Amino acid sequence: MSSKQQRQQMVTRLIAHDNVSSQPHLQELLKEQGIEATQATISRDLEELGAVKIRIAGGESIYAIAEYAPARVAPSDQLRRVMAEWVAEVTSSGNLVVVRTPPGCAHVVASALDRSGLVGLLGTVAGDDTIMCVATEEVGGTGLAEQLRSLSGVTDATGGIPRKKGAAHV
Amino acid sequence: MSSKQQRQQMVTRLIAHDNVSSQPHLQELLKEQGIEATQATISRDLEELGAVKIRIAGGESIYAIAEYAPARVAPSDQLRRVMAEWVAEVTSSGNLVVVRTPPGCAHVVASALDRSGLVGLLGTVAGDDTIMCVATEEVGGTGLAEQLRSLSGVTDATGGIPRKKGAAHV
DNA sequence: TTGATGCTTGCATAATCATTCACTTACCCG
DNA sequence: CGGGTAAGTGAATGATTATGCAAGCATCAA
Repeated sequence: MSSKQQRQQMVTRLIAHDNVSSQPHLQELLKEQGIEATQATISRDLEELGAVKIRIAGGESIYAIAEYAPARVAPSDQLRRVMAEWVAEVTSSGNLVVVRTPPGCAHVVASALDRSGLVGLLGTVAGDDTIMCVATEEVGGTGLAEQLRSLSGVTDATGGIPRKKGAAHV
Repeated sequence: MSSKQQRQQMVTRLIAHDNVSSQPHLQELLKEQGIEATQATISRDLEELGAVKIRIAGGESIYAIAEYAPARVAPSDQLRRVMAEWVAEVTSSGNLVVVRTPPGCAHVVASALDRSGLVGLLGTVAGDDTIMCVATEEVGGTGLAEQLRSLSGVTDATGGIPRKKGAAHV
């Protein structure tokens, strides 16, 4: 059945481009592309694709694909994977680094960090969606933050206040 | 109705801590916390909180709070109310601010702080009756502490007993 | 007070989504 | 071949979530 692959690919594309609000809606869009399927099949496709419904402005909610590239998994580096998946923001102040995650996920990331033996990281404390990391004096908060950002793939963002990368004291 | 605020706080906490799989499930958890509501009300709460259902390993899907700052419901007014109600003491040291609350209330306040998008506040970690807040280098612990005191209504001289700024334990 | 207005909620129900069951097809192995 | 197995699908149905509506309650102005 190559049509399943094809259909799911089209589902992904439709979700990415349009604001798909429901499965019947998606069914319709698929039909316009010459692909017919029942709502049941679409439900299964969405599950396999890891699609979720997110809320957008105005109370509407549309579908979106959760993670985009399942391809670039560094094999031996579980930390990188965890970081990439769960870390939303990395900021630093003094010799502390604050890592933000989705609610309830902090301990997962903190655990991974603790076990990583990252140089420059003395220890972590995890709350609900926030991790405080204590950096060594040698590396400093800024240096550690850069390491963590690199691991997680997030860009520098300090609450709207511009901050030069790596410009601070070490 | 202050119970709505309270309920939504609890919803946020429950979602963050447990794997809430459905609205009836959440209804049950709320009841254990002494909060009763119907599925309809919970549905509305989840919409207002921006909660979404995400898929996790094993085909399960659970609720999670979606985004961060944008379009959040009750910004500073709600924060001020929560702070006024539960914050007992605010002290700072370096770029850290320690907020004391009645036992068991720290999470509620920290959650409100986290979602407030307060300038100068990088993140929080909540224990049982203590919250540690990390201030940006620009604002600093003293500045943030002043903001928090202003929000909560407590004075620098907590409980009538003068207390030097930055004298707190860390 | 009285009436208007707006917010919150529960009830009933509609809308949406997931799953069970039965069927078909393709493939592998004896 | 023929049987067995696994994947994929649709129809029907069960489970879950959203919503229209009306009631209850607070606020405000006259």
